[in-house]
Amino acid sequence: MGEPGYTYFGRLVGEEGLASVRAYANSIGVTTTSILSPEISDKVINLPLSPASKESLERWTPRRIGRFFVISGEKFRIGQISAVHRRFCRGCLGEMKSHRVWWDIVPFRICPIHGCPLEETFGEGRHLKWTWPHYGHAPDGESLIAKLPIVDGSDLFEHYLLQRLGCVSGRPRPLLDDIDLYQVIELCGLVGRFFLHPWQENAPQCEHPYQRGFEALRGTHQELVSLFESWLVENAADALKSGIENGFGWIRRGGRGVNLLQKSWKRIDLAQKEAFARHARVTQFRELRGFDFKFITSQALQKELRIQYKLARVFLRKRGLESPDLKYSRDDVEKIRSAIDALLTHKECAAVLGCSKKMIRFLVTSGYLEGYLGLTATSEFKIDPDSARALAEKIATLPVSRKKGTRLTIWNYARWNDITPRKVVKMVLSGALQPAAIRKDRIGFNALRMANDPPAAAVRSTAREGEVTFGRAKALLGLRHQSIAPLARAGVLKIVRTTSSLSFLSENSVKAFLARYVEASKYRKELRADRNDIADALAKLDVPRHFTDIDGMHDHVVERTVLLKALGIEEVSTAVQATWQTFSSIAAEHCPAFLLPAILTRSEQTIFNSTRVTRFTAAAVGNRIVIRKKFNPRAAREWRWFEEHKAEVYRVMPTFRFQEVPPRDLVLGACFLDDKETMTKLAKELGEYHWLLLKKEIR
DNA sequence: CCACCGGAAGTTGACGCCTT
DNA sequence: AAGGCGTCAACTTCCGGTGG
Repeated sequence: MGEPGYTYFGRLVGEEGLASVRAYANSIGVTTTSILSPEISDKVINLPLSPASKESLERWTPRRIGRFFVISGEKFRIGQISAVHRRFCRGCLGEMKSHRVWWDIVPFRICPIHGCPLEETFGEGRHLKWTWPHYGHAPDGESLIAKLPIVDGSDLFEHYLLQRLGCVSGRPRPLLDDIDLYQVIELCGLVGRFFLHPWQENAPQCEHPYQRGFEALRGTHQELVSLFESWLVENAADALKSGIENGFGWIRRGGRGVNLLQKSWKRIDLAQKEAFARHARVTQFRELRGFDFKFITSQALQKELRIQYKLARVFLRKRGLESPDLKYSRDDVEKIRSAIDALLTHKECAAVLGCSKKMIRFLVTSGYLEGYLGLTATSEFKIDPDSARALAEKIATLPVSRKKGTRLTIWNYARWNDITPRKVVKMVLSGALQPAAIRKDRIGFNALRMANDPPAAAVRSTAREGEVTFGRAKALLGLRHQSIAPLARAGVLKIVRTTSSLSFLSENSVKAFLARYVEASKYRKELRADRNDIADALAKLDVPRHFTDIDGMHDHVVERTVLLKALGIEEVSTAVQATWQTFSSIAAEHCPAFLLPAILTRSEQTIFNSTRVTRFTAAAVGNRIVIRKKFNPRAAREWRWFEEHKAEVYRVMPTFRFQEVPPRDLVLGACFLDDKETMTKLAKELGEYHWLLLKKEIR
């Protein structure tokens, strides 16, 4: 069994006592120099032989078909068959002195029947030429026959070859049985070479990898997967996460295996992918989607966490969460997710710091907060909560100046002083600006209270406590400005301090004057007198005018109670007066730029702001106090300005409920000071309006 | 038996295209 | 962008054939 035509031919030659097969072949017209030439085999098959012998020869003689040899129905590549040097197993020759064609299969190294390696030399390393016609002994007479025990070689690669050739029976090999034998040899060679070496980029050279390859491929698919898996763990830990091609090294380079081995490669391919998927992420295995990949790529991470990876790297790196090869395990993903979740959003951070959301971005970019981009779908920063807490703590423990004066939130402080909130924040945090106090019941920046000097542009006053300037006294008393100086000279109003250019009146003397006297033209309507008839009207009522003898005094100053009595006017009740006092103190905090009359009357009194651009009126109506505002085209300067900024005016003073009065071309608004809430609201609106005037540059 | 030749297979670096 | 896959080109290696 297994004897091919060419050696059968040789045997015949030998039996005839000739010494060279080639010489004999030449003598019968066969001129080949290659034993595998079909000429010899054809000659043999045409000999008169028994059908059984003929069948056997036909089966075991390699026949060239295209690029293959076919033996016993199995295909071999040309290079897989070589008969140049004759190889043999002494045990087999001992059983029958004939050649076995499988000894000519190049990777066939061990006789699976006797368990011994094939031999190819005799004497001192000489090769048996194919022309040597004898099989039992060598040309030097050495016997090539041995009595060897038969072993169980079913684990051998060679055994499987014999199994496929139909010589022996063996177990089914699910990964190999359905592919051509030449592919089995190639696969075993390739896979064997792979398993015999650690990770390598380039293909290693290897003597005889077939046995190892067969050991890998003789089992089931799952067994192969496990082999690949343990190989990966042992040899490719470093290369594991950067793609399957890199993970397995040379064997998958450039898709080579796929090209060279085509269909038979597919099973290796799948097993490798399955094994790889257990330890790494492979992006492209569409057909293997069911696998639970251990790692995902940065792009997949980006998608899953809805982040912008490129930007997010800063954060990941800082937290030591960035994988150097950009692959992330489930664990990594969850760690990153919780790290991101632990961060504050703009809104949350704004709540911690008591400021607007917009301010957060500024605080991050100027280094007061630790914030990161790319961790949200939008371009918002996410903020490290520790840094936010640290900043909140810093704000809460800022040194305070305890400075007296109006106290404003830093936001209002910024507005009053025409500074952007950011600048104020920066000044406060850098220590350039000290808050006057910090409220314990407020959070972050909202807790800061700044001492506010009245805006320089609005009120220029160098008056100290208890002092009143001439201008302020004039406004408070409702006198003409020419009258103040004479009254002061006469000692009615007391000068407490004099600088080179200014004199200051004592506040007490002004208040005392205010409490007792009033300028009579305020009651012009009640007196039914014209501007020039005030003195006559007073004389008729027998109301005495005071300070008439003071030179330069132009006002008609009378005692308030005397005048009101003479006119039959009810005094404003003390309750209303108290309400007015309440409003005055609220106004001093929220709209210090307005000078309010000290005593409320039933007739309208003007409330000017410090720049005297705008005026409101205040009056008692019954038990209520009403503040009115009139926009009048005849007050041309304010009217022009008002027309330009109508919308803003309406916006900052909603409480006045302004109404246009078309026939008179006026805009009127009014508000009753019924409760503290309204007072505060109104005072704030007055302040806003004053600010608006300054901001829009009307002075 | 040997030097040389040519074909086939095998290696390797490089590149491009495609999908996700 | 990362990764998978296919291809190219240049080169080496192996092997048998060829002619001397």
